[in-house]
Amino acid sequence: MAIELRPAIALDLWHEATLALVRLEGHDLSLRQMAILLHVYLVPPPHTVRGLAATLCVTKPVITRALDTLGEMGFVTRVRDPVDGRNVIIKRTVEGALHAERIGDLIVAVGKRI
Amino acid sequence: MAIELRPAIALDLWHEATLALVRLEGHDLSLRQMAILLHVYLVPPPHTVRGLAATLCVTKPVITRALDTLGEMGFVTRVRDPVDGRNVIIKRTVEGALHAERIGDLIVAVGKRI
DNA sequence: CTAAAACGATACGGACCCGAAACAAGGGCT
DNA sequence: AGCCCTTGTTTCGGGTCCGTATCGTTTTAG
Repeated sequence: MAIELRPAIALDLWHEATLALVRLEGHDLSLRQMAILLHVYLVPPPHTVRGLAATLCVTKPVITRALDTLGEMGFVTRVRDPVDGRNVIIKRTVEGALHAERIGDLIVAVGKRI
Repeated sequence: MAIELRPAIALDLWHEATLALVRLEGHDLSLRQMAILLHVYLVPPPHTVRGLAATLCVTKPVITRALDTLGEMGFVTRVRDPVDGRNVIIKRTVEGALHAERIGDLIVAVGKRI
C-alpha cells in the first residue's frame, strides 16, 4: 500500500497543500493543532492528554491548551474516564470528523491538480 | 502526472507528515513560514514581498516578519532590486535549499511507510 | 489509613505574531 | 521640479502560545 513519491513531486504536493490550507483558514489551525486533530480521528481510541503529549513530543500543557482551542471550535470533546478518574478521554465530534474529511478532500484535490 | 490518492490514504499521509514535522522541529516553522519557504524554492524567481502576500492572501507585514525569521535561520536573503529600487528580491540560500530538500525527503519517507 | 505517585489543569513571565495605520524611500508623469 | 502612486518596513495595541512550576483530584502502595 506504500505510496511511491519522487522527491520533487512530494515537495510540490506539500507546497500546494500548505498553500491551500493557509489561504483557506487563515490561521485557524496551527501545525500542532492539526496534528492533534488528525491523530484523534485517524488512530483508534482511546486518546488521553498524556498519550498525545508523548506522541507529539510536547509537554502536557500544550495538549491541554490545544484541546481548549479545538473544543471551542467544536472539533473535540473531553470526558472523564469512568474507570480511572484521573484520565480524560478525548472524544470525536461530527464537526471534527467533517473538518478532517475536508482536509483529506483538499489534499486529494491538490494531488489531482499536479 | 497527476497523483491518485484515495481520501483515506491522503489523510494518513498528511497526518504522519504533520506528526513528523511537529516532532522534528518543535515550533521552528509555522504553516505560513513553511508555505513561504517552499514557494520561494519551488516557483521560478523573482519573488517579491508583494507577490508572496498576494499568493498567500495575507498582508505585507506578515511576509516581512516571516522573512525576518527565515532570514535569521539562514533560509533566505533579501536584496534590493537594482532596476526598481522599490522592490525587494527574495534570494535562495544553500541552507534553505537543504531544508526544503529535507522536508521533501521526510514526506517521501512517510509515503513509503504507509 | 496515610503517604507517595499519576494525571490533568492552571498561574505566571516571556516570546512571538497579528492587522491597521503611519512611515520612509523610489519611480513615473506632467 | 512637484505631485502622486507603489513598495517594503516599522510602530502600536492586542491576542495567542510557550515551558516551568504549582495545584487539585484520584489512584495505588505500604
